Amino acid sequence: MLRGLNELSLDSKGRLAIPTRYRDTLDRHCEGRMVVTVDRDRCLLLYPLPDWEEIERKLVKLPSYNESARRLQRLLIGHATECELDGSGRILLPPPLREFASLEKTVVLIGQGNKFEIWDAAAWNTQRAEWLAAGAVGGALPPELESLSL
Amino acid sequence: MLRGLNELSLDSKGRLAIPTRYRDTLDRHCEGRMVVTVDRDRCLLLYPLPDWEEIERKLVKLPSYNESARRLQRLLIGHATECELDGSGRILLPPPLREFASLEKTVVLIGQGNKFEIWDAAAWNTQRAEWLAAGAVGGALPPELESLSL
DNA sequence: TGAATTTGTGGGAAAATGTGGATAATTGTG
DNA sequence: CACAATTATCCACATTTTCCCACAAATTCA
Repeated sequence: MLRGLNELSLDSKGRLAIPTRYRDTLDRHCEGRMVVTVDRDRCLLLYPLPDWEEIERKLVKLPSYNESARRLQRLLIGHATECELDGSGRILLPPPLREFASLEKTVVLIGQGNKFEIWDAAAWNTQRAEWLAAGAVGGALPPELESLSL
Repeated sequence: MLRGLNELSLDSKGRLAIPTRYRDTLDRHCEGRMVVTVDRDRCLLLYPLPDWEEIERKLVKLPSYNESARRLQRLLIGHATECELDGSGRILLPPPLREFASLEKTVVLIGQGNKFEIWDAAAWNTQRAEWLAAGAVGGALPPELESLSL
């Protein structure tokens, strides 16, 4: 299970060093083979290859003449790029994706269960502040949440 | 069951010494393996690993395209960091989390049943004063509370 | 009251990690 | 086909982090 927040910096070549504590897990799970793609919230998603493939299978089965389905396919599958950890545990983020998420120097890598999210550090902080301020307002809670006890 | 309030201080490296009276319980329950994450109220939550995993299982099952669910996942799972008690019964709080909760020198560790909360001491005192002043006003009570007898 | 054990605090050394540069390979172009 | 430019792999150094040990303080028991 991938969790936790890591503040990292891209090196001069646009590479991202994955923190050591995840490497064993990733090596065992997917031999360092990952897929990056984009998210609606202007961040990147980083999946271990097998997890991505499962999602991809679900996506291609969606009805072709549904607008939102089509949109999702174009965003997710359309930007998905395979990339491998190099000898030093780094991945090279494709320039178009780097640009999409406005990644400059400092980024945050956030574990989200089966995947990571990659945010520009400043963007992440802004977003998080909004979420905290918003509280539970601004959206009906799904029933699973109503009864959630932490 | 974790209870009680403890005023503690972080050492120069950001480590927090867990009071002795909890150590046996924690050792037996989770061999000192804990998870820290954040809370909407700008404090940290400290779970024994197995308890955290249960919550995490619930969280990852929530629908991906529900705003509030997504927010919760990002905050809770996104900040969750595993950390182990060292030989002296201390845990190292990750700098980003320390910063999140504005933990300086003096903090309070508060038992909350299945978890601890960690507050900056000053912030805690302010909050508590507000709660006391506010009383039960300012919010409809959920049905479980209406019928609660203390 | 004194001594012994337990607890809290801090520092230091070894190991692991992050960062950058240099060289080798590959691809595209003239 | 050769050359140039870009991309990938590798290696070395500096820094950070982690682990462990030693001392100081406090508490307990005789």
